[in-house]
Amino acid sequence: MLDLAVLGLLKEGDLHGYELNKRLKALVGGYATSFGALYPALARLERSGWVRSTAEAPAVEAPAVETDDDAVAARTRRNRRRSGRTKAGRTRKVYRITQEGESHFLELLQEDAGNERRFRLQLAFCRFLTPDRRLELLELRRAHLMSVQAKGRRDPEQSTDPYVRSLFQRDRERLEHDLAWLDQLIADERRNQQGDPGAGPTHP
Amino acid sequence: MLDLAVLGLLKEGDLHGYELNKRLKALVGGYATSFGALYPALARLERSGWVRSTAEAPAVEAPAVETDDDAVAARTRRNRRRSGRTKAGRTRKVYRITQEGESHFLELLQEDAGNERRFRLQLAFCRFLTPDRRLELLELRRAHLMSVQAKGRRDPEQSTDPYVRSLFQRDRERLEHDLAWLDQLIADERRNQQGDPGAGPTHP
DNA sequence: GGTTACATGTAACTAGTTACATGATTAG
DNA sequence: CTAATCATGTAACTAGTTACATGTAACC
Repeated sequence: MLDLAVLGLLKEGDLHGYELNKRLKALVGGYATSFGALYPALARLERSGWVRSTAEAPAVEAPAVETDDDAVAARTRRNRRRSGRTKAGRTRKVYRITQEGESHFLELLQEDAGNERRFRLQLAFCRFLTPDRRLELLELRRAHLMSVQAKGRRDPEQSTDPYVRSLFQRDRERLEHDLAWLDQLIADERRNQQGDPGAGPTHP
Repeated sequence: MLDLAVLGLLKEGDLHGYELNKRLKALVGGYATSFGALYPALARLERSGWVRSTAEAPAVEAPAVETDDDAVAARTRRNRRRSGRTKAGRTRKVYRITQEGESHFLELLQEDAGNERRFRLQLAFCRFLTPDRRLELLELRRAHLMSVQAKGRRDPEQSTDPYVRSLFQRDRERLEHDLAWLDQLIADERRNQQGDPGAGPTHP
């Protein structure tokens, strides 16, 4: 899972571990993201040849908006200027995605559809897919959710416990909401594929 | 996590692994439940003294409604009658929760509030808590969700990518829905604690 | 002068998945 | 006769968490 997230983030620009962790935190809703998972993952990605690291030299493409973080970074760059040390203490290792990493990323971006967390990441990076692949991803997810829904209808939970009933009621509502959301995304996708290519999903 | 689920299910009646797995599947929404996790868990629970197993002798309290499964079981019981063998091939190991298991269960039923999966199970078994403990559980979960919401408002995601934006929009909606649901549960809980003790949560 | 943020890593642990091995019984 | 269901288990793997170790530098 982390592989997908890391490669996706590196596709937008070179980054070091600490910064990756921050962006990861923002991206993955729900669970934690920890250095204890990230650093070993980066080492693994490098062994596999999907990323390459260099000490410092952060070729960070500055985003349009200068965030707090970028402001700090700029100040630091002024203050620095000696050796491979950074703003604070240790040397940073800046990671860059390789050619092989890019193709591996595109594979990861498509496989499956059943895994909630994976789908989240896939959607977050689906702009890197071709329009038809993207549509396929959404349709696959939709099919998965529909099958979950169908299964729920086949053998309905009929617990007598009010808390359990309430829980399952919420499940059904969440499922419906998710399906409606997906349908909207799919509809937007289809519209943009034919008519006006360039517009993104609608959001009221 | 499995510990909580297994102990909770065993509190309602003795069960063997295979049957536990089926009930688990119905209970945990979202993820899979596998024998590969369950059987080792049962072994661990037994080593810890929280459950005890006996070969066969299923003292299954028949539920009010005779399900397909119970019908099959009844038929089988008629057809059987020789040795510790069951309906199909292998001897079943029937698990029963112990006294120590019960108190351990009550501990598990309360700790934390941040873990989504755990909370799900806690709610599913919260009928075994005292009313005030139950209310505490709901309030803790609510506090957790509120803090997530607050954090989201402090540093709002402002991605330019429409898919990412849509994703975060769904996150916010889901959070709101969950909070409303929890508030309803809490309100019901309070009402029942004072006025009419015995009625469960309302569900429109 | 203490807290927070920066920065990288390891080790031990928690939690669940996939695939395999084995074998009986029953329904179609 | 064959596919599905019942039944228990192991091994290897995937994925993430918590706690620790280590040290700098900026902020108040």
